[in-house]
Amino acid sequence: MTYSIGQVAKRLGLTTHTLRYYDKEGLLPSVHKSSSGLRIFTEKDLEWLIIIECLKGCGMHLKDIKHYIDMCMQGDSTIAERLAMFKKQKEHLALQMEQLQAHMEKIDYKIAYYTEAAKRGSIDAVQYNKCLMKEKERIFGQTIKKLTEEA
Amino acid sequence: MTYSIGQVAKRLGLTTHTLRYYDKEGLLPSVHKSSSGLRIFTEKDLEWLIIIECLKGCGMHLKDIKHYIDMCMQGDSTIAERLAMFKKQKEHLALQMEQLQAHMEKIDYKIAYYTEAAKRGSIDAVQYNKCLMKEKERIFGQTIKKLTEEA
DNA sequence: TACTTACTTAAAGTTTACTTTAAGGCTAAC
DNA sequence: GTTAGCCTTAAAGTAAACTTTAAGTAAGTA
Repeated sequence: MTYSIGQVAKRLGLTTHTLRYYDKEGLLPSVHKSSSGLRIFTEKDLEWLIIIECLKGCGMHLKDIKHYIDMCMQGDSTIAERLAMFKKQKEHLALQMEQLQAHMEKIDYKIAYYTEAAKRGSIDAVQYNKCLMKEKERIFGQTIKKLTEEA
Repeated sequence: MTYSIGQVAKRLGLTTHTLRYYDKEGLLPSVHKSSSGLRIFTEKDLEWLIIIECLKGCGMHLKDIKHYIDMCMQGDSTIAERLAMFKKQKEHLALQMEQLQAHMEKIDYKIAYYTEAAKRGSIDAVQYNKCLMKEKERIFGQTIKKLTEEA
C-alpha cells in the first residue's frame, strides 16, 4: 500500500507544501519517486512522519529532528546516541507535563474565581469566600513567597 | 513589599527588556512608577505576571493575553467572558496534556526499541523481539490503519 | 479532451515574541 | 564621584517554520 503526497497531507493534517518542504530539508530521506517523478509514500514513511510530528510536538526543532534522521541513515554506529536522545526527550517531556499540570491548577483556580464572581455579581465580593482565598494562597503563595524571601 | 524591574526579571527568569516590552504592549497596566520614573512592582503585579506566564505556557498569544487584561481593567461587565476564556483554555490544556501523553508513549517505545538494539548490537535484530513488535503495532498501528482504511 | 493532481526552482513574505542597537540622561548607593 | 541600575524612543534584527508567488511542465482520470 502506497500513498500520494496529497493523501498523506490530508491524513496527517499537513499541506503538500509542508511535506515537500520537509523533503527538501532532508527529513524524508526514505520517500522514493515514481518513474514519472511523483513522490510515493509507504507505511514506513508514515511511521517516520508520525515520529517527526511527535518530536515536533515535544518542542524539538526541525534541524535537531534532521540530525536524528541523519543518524538513522548512518546505521548501527549511532544507536547509543539515538537512545540518549530519546531519554533526554523523555525527561524534557516529563518537565513539560509537570508545567502543564501547574498551569492547570492556576486555570482551575481562575475558573472557580470567576464562577464565584459571576455568582456574587462582582470581583470585589469574591474575597469574602474564604475557601477561595486559601486556594489562592496555596497556588500563588509559593512563587511569591520565594520572591519575598530572597529579595 | 515592592520590587524593582531587575529583581522581578531575575526571579521570573525574564529580562528587564522583556518586562519593559510587556509594559509597552499593555500587559502590565497595574505597574506604577516612582517619582523618579522607576517601575515599582507590587505582589499584585507578580500575580499578574504569573498568570501571563501561565497563559503563555498554554500557548496563548500575547495579543489574546492583552485582551484578557483589557477585560480585567474594564471591570465586572466582563466577568462572564473571562470565565468563558478560562474554561476554553482548560479544554485546550486538557487536549495538550493528552497529546503529550501520546508523545510519551511513542518515546517510551523508542527508548525500549533502542535499548533492545543496543543490547542486540544492531537495528535489524530488534524485530526478533516479539514483545516490542506488538508494542509497535499498538502504538503506530492505529494511526496507520486509519490511513489505510480511508485511502 | 479537460481537469485534477503532481512536479520543479527560487525567492520573497509572514508571524510571533522578543532582542539588539543606538544615544543620551537620571538617581541611589558605596 | 563613579558605578550600577534604571529610564526614554525608535528602529532594525533574529529565529523558526512555514507560506506564498511565479511560471511552466507532465501524468493520470473521467
